[in-house]
Amino acid sequence: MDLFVSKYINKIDKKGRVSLPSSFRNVLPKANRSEIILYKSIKTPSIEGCGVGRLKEIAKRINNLDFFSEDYDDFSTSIFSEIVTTNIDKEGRFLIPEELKLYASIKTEAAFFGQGHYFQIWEPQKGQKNTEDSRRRLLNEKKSLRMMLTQQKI
Amino acid sequence: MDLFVSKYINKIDKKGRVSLPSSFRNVLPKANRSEIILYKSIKTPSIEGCGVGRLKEIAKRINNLDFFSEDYDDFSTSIFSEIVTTNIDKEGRFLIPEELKLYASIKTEAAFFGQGHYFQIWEPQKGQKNTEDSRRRLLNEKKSLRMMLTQQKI
DNA sequence: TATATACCCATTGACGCCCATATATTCCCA
DNA sequence: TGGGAATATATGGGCGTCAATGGGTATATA
Repeated sequence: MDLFVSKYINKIDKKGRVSLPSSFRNVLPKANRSEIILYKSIKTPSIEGCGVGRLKEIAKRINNLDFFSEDYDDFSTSIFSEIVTTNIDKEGRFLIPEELKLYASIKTEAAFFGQGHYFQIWEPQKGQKNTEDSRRRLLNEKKSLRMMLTQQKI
Repeated sequence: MDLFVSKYINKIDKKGRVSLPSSFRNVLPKANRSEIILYKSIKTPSIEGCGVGRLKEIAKRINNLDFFSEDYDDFSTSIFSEIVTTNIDKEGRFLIPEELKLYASIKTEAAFFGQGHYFQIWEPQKGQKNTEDSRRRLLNEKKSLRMMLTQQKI
């Protein structure tokens, strides 16, 4: 499986370390399994993460923008300076930077939610509530969209 | 990681030395880790920096501008003639020239912002504000552009 | 000689690496 | 197919190394 799926809740130890779920580690390319990138989710109080390959792809695209435009600066500032890389130790653990923990209200436990090509890290309670809210919105408000997804052969 | 990523705030000591963040040093090619180039950012009151190798890329970008335009002269003058090289000592520290510190209002602390293939050095407060402004512009005004970067599978 | 810069050494705290353990999962074989 | 062994995962902790920082001294350059 090369997608981040399912949900896991892991503990943060005294040193601030937390295990990246094993199934998530296996999604990372064997070459780059010792590093991931983390950044603040734009829409929710959570942290998003993925392998470094995704970042390199974004870098390539930004590099194609007009070098002297304001857009170029806005993107590179918002993306590169807000992203942090963090190393994964031999046991599969990593450190969540303090600023990101604050942003997501994470203290002693971290809830990992697979999101396909990336994953989210939530304070467990908030993550649970977000899941319920998402599902409710999907059921109540997006029938047409849902049909589009389910009526076709996929 | 071969990109300048994330943000760091380091102190400037009595002698004017400041540590280039370790992760930035590692972006520089092993051959040329004892020298970087610095120049005034054209669009913001900040200093931009990168490895010496990046000079060729900058030259190429400028060369792609209309040769007979005023911009061409302006850019090549503003950038090339203002570039300074500075040495990195064995502890990974370097000196920011006085003129550049003035330009960026930097006094006792320097905020390093990763920008992919280069980095910026800001007075911490101003850098923080710039980040917020960039993000706001990106969220409010550039939806289509943003989608180009983020909506596709990468 | 005066000022600036490079080199060397020291300190502190953070982080990476190693080892250990408990629980869970998989595997193997009778 | 059941049970026990081997393996993997999540977690805890010791300790060495490195990064950031401070300061003394040598060297250089004018």
